[in-house]
Amino acid sequence: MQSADTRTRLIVTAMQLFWEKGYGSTSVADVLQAARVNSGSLYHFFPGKQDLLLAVLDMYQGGLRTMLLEPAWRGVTDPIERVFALLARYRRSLADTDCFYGCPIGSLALELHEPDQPVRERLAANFAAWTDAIHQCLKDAGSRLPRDLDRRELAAFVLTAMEGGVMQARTFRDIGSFDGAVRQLRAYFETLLRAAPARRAPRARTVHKKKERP
Amino acid sequence: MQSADTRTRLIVTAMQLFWEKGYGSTSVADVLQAARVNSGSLYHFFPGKQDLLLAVLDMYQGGLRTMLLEPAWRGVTDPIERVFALLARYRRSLADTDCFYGCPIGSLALELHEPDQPVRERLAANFAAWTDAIHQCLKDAGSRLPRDLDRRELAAFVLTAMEGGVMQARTFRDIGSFDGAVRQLRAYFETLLRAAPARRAPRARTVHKKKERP
DNA sequence: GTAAGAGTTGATCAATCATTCAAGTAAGCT
DNA sequence: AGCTTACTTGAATGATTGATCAACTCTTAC
Repeated sequence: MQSADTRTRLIVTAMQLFWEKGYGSTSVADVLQAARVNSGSLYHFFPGKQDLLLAVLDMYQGGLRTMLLEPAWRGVTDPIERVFALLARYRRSLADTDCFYGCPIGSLALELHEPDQPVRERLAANFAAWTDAIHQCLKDAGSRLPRDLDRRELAAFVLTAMEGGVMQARTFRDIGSFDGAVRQLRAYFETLLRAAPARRAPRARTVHKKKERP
Repeated sequence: MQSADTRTRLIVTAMQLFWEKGYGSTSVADVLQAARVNSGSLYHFFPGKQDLLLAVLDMYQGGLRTMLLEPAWRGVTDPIERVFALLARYRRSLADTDCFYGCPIGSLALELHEPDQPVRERLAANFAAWTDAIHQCLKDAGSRLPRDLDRRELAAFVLTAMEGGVMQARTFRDIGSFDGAVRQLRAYFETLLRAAPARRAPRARTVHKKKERP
């Protein structure tokens, strides 16, 4: 009984192929061949292709912390720097693939034009979980950021900048497009950090001066 | 001889369908039916489906000024406000369709994972033309923006914010996601506008008092 | 008037698509 | 041992895909 093995192999394979070729351009046969599984087995575990996508999206969300955040934040404790450390991870993904692959969730979100409810729900859940992580960083930044700043909205804006930057980097095949977006976001953050009320706590005085060199 | 008519009808129809359903999910038969054209006619004008896409992308770029910029900027002369007037137009497109349709170029850019050179070239050209228009606005803003600001990069960042905002609005089916992105971008712009008058000392930008009101 | 060419028609093609299913194997339980 | 359930096998299905083609109808040129 290697059921779990087969099921997982299908999901992982589909995850890879959906990332590389997109959902629509990945045929079930592609997945079957790459995973060395017969069609009957796939349809034993999943009612159809779309349910395989659901499992992939669930796996993305389930692995957000361990596969994305923790590696990105290893050795980075400053909450603001964590925001940019996460972006740096996406940069590496782009750089490592000649700007071919960006954010799989974003790609799927724009590829699927009329997604069924469960698919859209999971795409949204992935975005929400990502944004929540950034939101936590911004909350952890405490009074270094303006008190009346809408931190949830800013967190969503970080996602916005990342996705938009990935899109352009891919289209122009130029990592500089992504770097430019991050640089602008950083400039925005610096104005926010600068605008935060001067602290009496000496801790807040140790605001790092950042020298950009992407 | 209604050749020009048929050809144009094919392109316009394909433009609409690619927007609604995406390129991959739009079959040639879909286009033929919607345009009331027979398959032979299509292949008389276009070598294949992809060449129809190329024509669509060319029409987008050709119509950028007349179909997008001029309507968006009617009655708006302030260069900075023009930036946000353009974003407001995308907002309407989202609002009018219950957040279904966003930017067709962005959708295609993320849908086509391994686009052939001519396709990618045209996607990039569309982005570049869009960014150029914003870049012109930023140049027109003259000294209202900091002298040492990289205006091209900021122009690209406007596109970044738009595309990322559209993506989230579509995924969450919530126009508020788009509005939030625009609001953050606006806040960034305001700090830039506020920072500009510091003419003499470009390095020591003196930000006085910051009152948040996004 | 007629030859040429541009445009149209729609049946037809092979390929690929997601999916089905009857038959088979293997492991666990009693 | 026999029964059950879980999983695998892989050929087959019907629908849909993008594309082809010979025959046809106009329009224009001479």
